[in-house]
Amino acid sequence: MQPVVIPSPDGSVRVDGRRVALGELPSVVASAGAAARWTWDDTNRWYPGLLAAGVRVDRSHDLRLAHRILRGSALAAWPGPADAPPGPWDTLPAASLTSADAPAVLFAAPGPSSGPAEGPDPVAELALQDAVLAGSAAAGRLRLLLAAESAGALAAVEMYHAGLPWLADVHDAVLTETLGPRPRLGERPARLEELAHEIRAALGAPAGLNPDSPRDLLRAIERVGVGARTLRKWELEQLDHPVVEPLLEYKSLYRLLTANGWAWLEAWVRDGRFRSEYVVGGVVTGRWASSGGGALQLPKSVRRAVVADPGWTFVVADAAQLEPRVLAAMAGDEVMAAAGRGPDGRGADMYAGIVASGAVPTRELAKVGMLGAMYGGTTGSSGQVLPRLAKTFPRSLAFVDEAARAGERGEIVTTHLGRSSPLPGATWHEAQSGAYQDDAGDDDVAKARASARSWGRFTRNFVVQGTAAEWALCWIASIRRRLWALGPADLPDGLVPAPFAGRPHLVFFVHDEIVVHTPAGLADAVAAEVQAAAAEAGRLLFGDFPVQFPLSVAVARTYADAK
DNA sequence: ATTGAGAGCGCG
DNA sequence: AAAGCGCGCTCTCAAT
Repeated sequence: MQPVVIPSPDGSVRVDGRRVALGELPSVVASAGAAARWTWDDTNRWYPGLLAAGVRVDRSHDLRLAHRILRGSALAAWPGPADAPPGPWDTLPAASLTSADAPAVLFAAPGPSSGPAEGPDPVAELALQDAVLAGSAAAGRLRLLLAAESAGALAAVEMYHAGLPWLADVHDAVLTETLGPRPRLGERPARLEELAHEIRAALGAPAGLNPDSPRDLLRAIERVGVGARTLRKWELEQLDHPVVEPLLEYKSLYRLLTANGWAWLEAWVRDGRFRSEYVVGGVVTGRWASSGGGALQLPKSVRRAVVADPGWTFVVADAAQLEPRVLAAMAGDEVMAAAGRGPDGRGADMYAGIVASGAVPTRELAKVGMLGAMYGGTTGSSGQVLPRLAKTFPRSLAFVDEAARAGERGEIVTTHLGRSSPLPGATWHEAQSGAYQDDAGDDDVAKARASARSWGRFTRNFVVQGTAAEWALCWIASIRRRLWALGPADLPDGLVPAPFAGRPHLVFFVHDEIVVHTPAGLADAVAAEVQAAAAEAGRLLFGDFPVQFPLSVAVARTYADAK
């Protein structure tokens, strides 16, 4: 059963040929049961209102997200010329969860003006997508990718709906401990003021020197001959000068103040929850991005404020060395997969396994070497161990090298499930052709090589990062289904909104890590399901290939304690 | 006053 | 140009 939600100009919707008033949609969806796959233009447009009405959707097909994948995929033959101008489905912007016409109020006050605007025809688009899939030799992988992407879209809206539990007073205490009490508007917190004095003293600078002004600060540093040419942390760290220590601390605290200080707290935390919008597929590789509040960059120092509700706890899980494991599986590299299984065959620290394989002497070298292989590093210790890794794991290294070469030629690369990279842009091609002009100089040739290499590093990383994102999508899709199946615990009414009241639910996701907020009594069951979901994701992507995806799992009442 | 580039740093 | 990927955000400073 695949009902399609079609917006009407009069503000109602049509579902399977039936006219449904907007306010009736939640009950229509609820009565359809879990077997239905709800198909619509944009999950962000419809799902928040359903959740607000307490209705969860089990499966969906997000036409906008699916279109973007299929249109770009080398595994799908989209009809029409490749350079056809973008159609409505190519340009459809995702509905914002935070805009003034936020869908949370969509069903509260339906009316001609508040109803959804008409869009391109979802029924025709679904038929087109079905035809494209039917004509693809890799239909199975693509269907899995579209299902996972759509499930991710559901999970993203659900996490926004539930919010990340956040205690503002704990956050305030963290800030006060490290920065001093909250200053008046426009004033510097006490600890930063102290450090500013120390910086000026170390530089023999006048009291007017403002450490927030990069230009003035750099000038003062040059005058004293500290030796730094920029103000970057890594460069300052190399230097031996009295200004380095207070300056580094100043920068660190200043960062906390400006990015996650009191202003952030007031802007993004309300009623005990932090809400940031996840942008599914917001990164070229298929990773999620976020919008508002910087959810994917939450510094470790403020994670103490992430505290479970009374009677609840967190299950925090992250996939260990996800990207190299994904690479081993994509490349069919049995040797590297074995290094990830460890001596007992039950999932090891993969970098320790690489050391045990004899390729490199230390774990640190295994790590920087693999990162270099996946990012395209050539220098330093990373570059030095690459030949050793290539000898021990030829299949994996050849796989990423081939992706890099394709990128250098200006070609597309594709993830395991079928998400393809974009083509390089006009400036890239101009740089390439510049090297072949009659009057091309060494500069032009060097520039062309540099941009080719740079795009090669992008495509090299794309196949790994993108496939890792696919594993994570399958993981999260499996988790949300399994958590729902666990059912509710018997708990007094709390802050968790319907439909998740009393039920374990996802509250946070960062690339290879998830946080589940769960009634404390269900924590062990949740941990087991999260483990089972990781194994399921591995099977979905790679079948019987003997790659393992071990997790580190922790149960803790605050996020900070989970590490 | 608003806009945009660049620098820098947080996360994975 | 921090060797080597992907982001979001906030700041300064200069241009509009």
